[in-house]
Amino acid sequence: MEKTFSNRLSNINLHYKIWMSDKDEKGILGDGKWQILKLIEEKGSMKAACDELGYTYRRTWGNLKKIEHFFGFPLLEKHRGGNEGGHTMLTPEGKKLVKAFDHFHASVDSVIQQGFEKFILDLE
Amino acid sequence: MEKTFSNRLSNINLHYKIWMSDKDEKGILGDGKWQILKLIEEKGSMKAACDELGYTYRRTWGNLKKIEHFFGFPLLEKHRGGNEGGHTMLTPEGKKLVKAFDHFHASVDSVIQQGFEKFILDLE
DNA sequence: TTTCGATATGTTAATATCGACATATCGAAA
DNA sequence: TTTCGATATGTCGATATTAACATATCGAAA
Repeated sequence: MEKTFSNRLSNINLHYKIWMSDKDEKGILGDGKWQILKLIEEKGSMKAACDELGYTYRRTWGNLKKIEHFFGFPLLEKHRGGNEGGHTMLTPEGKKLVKAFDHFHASVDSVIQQGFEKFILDLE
Repeated sequence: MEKTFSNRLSNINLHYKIWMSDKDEKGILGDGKWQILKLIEEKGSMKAACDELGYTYRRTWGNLKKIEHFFGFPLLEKHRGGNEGGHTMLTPEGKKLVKAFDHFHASVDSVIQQGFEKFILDLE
């Protein structure tokens, strides 16, 4: 019995998610949005980032609007027009945020993983 | 500008959520369900636990069914009938799980909080 | 053996989310 | 000054998630 139980546990995947909100739980910024921000910085384009992640442009556009309203600060510098249609990049504040969150996330990752392993051991 | 930005950040709430799933991402067990399990153990009743948390009995019942299917192991010992209608308690495996998750969660809590404080500092 | 209240479960109405489609706007480069 | 492709934004149907209602079942105690 014990054996079966812990065998079952070894097939389990752990996930976690970090996000931020204001007091009204509105304007949520989580992992998915950080990812798109990072990719926009890398690609210099919203559309290119959306395509790569398989998100619709429409949806992403709405999300980014929420985020900017949430922070009350421009995180993106968008340009339209031109031969190539336009491009988008992060503002200095945007870059700062993304970088800080990257560090935060990385530091949490390892702890979570260790904790989960201990959790499994506790059950055996 | 810097000032406004970091002031804005100080109003932000951090949240996180841990959950488990099988390879199909099905049968998700997360914080909310741990909470209800704990409360059931404490109260000895599903209904009492639901009432306290403001969940509907119907919904909770469905969730618990998923959880048990997910683990493939009985976590709850349910009884119905009797003068008092019935009662529910955790099996030994259920108690073990809840306790182990409590430890896990507690250990992660502090790290997350510290990390978030550092995150904020990184932005100032 | 009747009663009582919790467990058990189907069904359907109400929301909330998401995806898809449509269309306008912009401006640097050719 | 025409062209092109990305940004900008409305709308609406599809889908998924949640809440609400309804009703059956059980069995120890009175």
